[in-house]
Amino acid sequence: MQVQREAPLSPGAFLWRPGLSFQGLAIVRSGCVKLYEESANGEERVLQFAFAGDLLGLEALASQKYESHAVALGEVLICRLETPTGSGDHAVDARFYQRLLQQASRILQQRMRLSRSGNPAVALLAFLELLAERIGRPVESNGRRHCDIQLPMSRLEMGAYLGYAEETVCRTLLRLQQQGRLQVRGRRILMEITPRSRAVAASTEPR
Amino acid sequence: MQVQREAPLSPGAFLWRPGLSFQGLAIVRSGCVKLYEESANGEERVLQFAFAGDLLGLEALASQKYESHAVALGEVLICRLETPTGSGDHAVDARFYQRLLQQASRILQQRMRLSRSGNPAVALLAFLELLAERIGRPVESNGRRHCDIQLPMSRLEMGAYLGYAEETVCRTLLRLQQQGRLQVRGRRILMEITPRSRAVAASTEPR
DNA sequence: CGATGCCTTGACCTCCTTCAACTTAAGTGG
DNA sequence: CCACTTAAGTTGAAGGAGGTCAAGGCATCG
Repeated sequence: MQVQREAPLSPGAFLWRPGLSFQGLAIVRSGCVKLYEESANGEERVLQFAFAGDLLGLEALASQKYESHAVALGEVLICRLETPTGSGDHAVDARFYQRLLQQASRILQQRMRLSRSGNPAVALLAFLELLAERIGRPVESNGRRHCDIQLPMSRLEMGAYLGYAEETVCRTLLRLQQQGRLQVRGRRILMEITPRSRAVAASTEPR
Repeated sequence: MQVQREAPLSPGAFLWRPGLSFQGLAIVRSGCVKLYEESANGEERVLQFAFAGDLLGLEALASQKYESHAVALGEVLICRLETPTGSGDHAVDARFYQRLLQQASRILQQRMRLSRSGNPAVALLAFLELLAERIGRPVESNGRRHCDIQLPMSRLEMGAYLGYAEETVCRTLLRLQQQGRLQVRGRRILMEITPRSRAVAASTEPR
């Protein structure tokens, strides 16, 4: 697959802004990229948090226009994918597209099940478990397996993503901690890794 | 593109159920297919309403397993796409994949912006405007351009899709009617086609 | 004609939003 | 090194939007 590295992005740097014409697909190598759009009243709605390995920009491929903001949270490394020109080896192109489709499928599957569950505690836990899988570091303490997550985003941003107010995120985190489901210290979160963390995969089983 | 027709599906017929292994991509020729999953407490969450022209099953391509229910609402015609075996002409395959990616991009773009807006009136209007584009019939009355929509789904299903209760959908429709934004007669809805209907495209403009 | 879904409407109550004040943490310059 | 500034996080109180429960209306279908 044709890949091209790029200079690292510093915190707050934009990959693209709405209206900019499509620049090709990219993949996050490290760090976190936030995709968001601004509603009429100036509030921001987070569409996606992209982490290492995530494909970026697929949603702009069809229209050839970006419709969202993409900003780096912290240091970010990305690499761009060179789209086949069609003049090259078709066999290679086919393999390239096939892998992209696989990625697209995975993204779509994730977005399908990602929607508001009515309960902020459930939504937040699901979100954190997803983060645990992506950026969590396993930690052994007291013979128990925990996961150490360093949040790259603020409470406000989590809320803007999940569809809740900043304060609700705060209070929900507090409640989850009081229930012993996790430990919060600022942007550092410790949570147990349950077999349920792979609940997404488990739900695949026939009933 | 390799296409194969299939016998029509009668109302309530299932295209697939969770756990079934992937059967290839399909395209809706006519009618409406509802994708949903059941939560632990037996409630249903609608993931997608697919209409004529919509690609079906992409989210199952990566895992080769369906994780949702797909059921026909009313009479439905579909055709299946034969995935390239890899043994054929690679140039043809590349074109095939390229078109699929375009579709994937469009789907993803739609799903990105389709998320809860906090306000059921806004969410419902956005949903109806999308339906108007897909299954609405333009009607001329009193010199004004209206759009006639025949809803294929119940209020409950609309709610399960948008994340609201059945009653909220009812009341919101009523309020929208009282505001003169649309006319409701059971599953028949009349609404004006505003240039705003393409608000999605409009938001592409640079600021 | 009763039965079954679907739709509608009302009343109540919970939970989340909003507003506001305060705390904490991280820079920044004297 | 410490005041000052600014952003992020936390906590409380009040109000309202939407969920839930319940009852009734209105179709279609046997």
